[in-house]
Amino acid sequence: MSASEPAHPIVATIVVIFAIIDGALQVLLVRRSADPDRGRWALPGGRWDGSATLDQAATAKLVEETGARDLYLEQLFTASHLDATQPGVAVAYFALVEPARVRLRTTDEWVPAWHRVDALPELAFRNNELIAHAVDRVRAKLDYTNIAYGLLPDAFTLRELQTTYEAILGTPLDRRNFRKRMLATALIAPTGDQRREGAHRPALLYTFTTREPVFL
Amino acid sequence: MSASEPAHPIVATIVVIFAIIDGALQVLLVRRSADPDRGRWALPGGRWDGSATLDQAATAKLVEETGARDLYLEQLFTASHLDATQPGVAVAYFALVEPARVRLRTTDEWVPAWHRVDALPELAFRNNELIAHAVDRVRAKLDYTNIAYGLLPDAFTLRELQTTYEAILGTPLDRRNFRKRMLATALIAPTGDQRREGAHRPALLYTFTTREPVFL
DNA sequence: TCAAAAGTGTTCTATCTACACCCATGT
DNA sequence: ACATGGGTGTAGATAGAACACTTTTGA
Repeated sequence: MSASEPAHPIVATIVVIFAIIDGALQVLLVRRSADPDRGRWALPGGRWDGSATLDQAATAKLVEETGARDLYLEQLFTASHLDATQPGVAVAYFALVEPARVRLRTTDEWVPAWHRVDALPELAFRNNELIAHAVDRVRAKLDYTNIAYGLLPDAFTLRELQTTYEAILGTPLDRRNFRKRMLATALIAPTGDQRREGAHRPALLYTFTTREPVFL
Repeated sequence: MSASEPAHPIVATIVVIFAIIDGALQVLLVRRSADPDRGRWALPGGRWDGSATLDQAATAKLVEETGARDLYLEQLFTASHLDATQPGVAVAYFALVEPARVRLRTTDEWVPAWHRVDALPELAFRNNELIAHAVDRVRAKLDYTNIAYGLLPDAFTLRELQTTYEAILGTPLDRRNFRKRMLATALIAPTGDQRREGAHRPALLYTFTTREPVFL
């Protein structure tokens, strides 16, 4: 830990962006445009230049990739030496986004794409572990927070909420118990509207009572 | 996030070192030996030079301050711009140590000292918030992990374990329920020995079945 | 024999789990 | 009228909370 000569490691931010697409939890990946591992799928990220806070830098990266604002973003952890070719730290975040509000970049040479977390290719650096870590965190927080608001539109049916939970947890849930538990939390409230979509009884629409993180 | 000129922010590690002393949760502080805030109490830490992983650097800092090895250490989070005078990130860790195994530095100009977390002075940078965050994390993990092993000697009585929990949580616990819950987890096991210390029935001694982190 | 902490069980309550039927709608 | 998903309640099991007395020891 001697500072005989000043240390100038690289600082980078990385964002694990999750969305529920086709009923499955998916993560946004880009192809690397530089060595090492050029052309390989990896998590979006970039160097941090110190001009803004880390949270702001991660938010900017998220907006750059998705065009969406006001989404859920949380710091995950910080890893060192992800890139073995030079010393540095990578501050990883994860985000939960609603796919309807997302417009992916298409102008680039390497177009970003969604990948199911249960069928990922081999990624650059140690990104596979990092995503697994992020999935664990989201699963755990689903139980005692309202972070699912990041994944859903303003109004949604209880069925949609349940499908979201099931996609993240990877297990089916009992419909009546799920409904009871959700309504008991007071995290969601009926909007008063319904949605008709098919030859069956219309579903009541609900909304999150707050779009700020709440712990139970 | 353009890298037109290379960014070289400073990377530092900070360690929040906890111990139970005099029945209270206390944290190890040092007096800053450099500006800004020279002479003010602050958390121990130092610049990271990239020669080892962050975990190794934090472990080294912990050993430097306490002389103790094989203790519980976990990454907390990473903050940017703690020091307003220059861009940089600080990777914060927290550690749980057993006071009996600790030998504080005494050679230095600024001697480190323990401070109760419920009566802290105003610290340099944003260290007060950081400690509050660390306390929250420890409290939460106490419920579903065995991290208390970091705070206790190899053999301990159930009363000592309970006192440790109460010091961290800040609330009294029912003795019989606490005992039942602890023994039900199988995280601890009786050593077979007893400890006599006073005009009353001797207490059975217990030990943690493992000194690796376990989640319930 | 007394004081002081260790050790032990049961009852009550709240929470979670499992499970089956009626309702509103479109075709 | 029928097929489809939406909506509801109850009984049993499990886990947590409250609570008082007996045991072992040193003085």
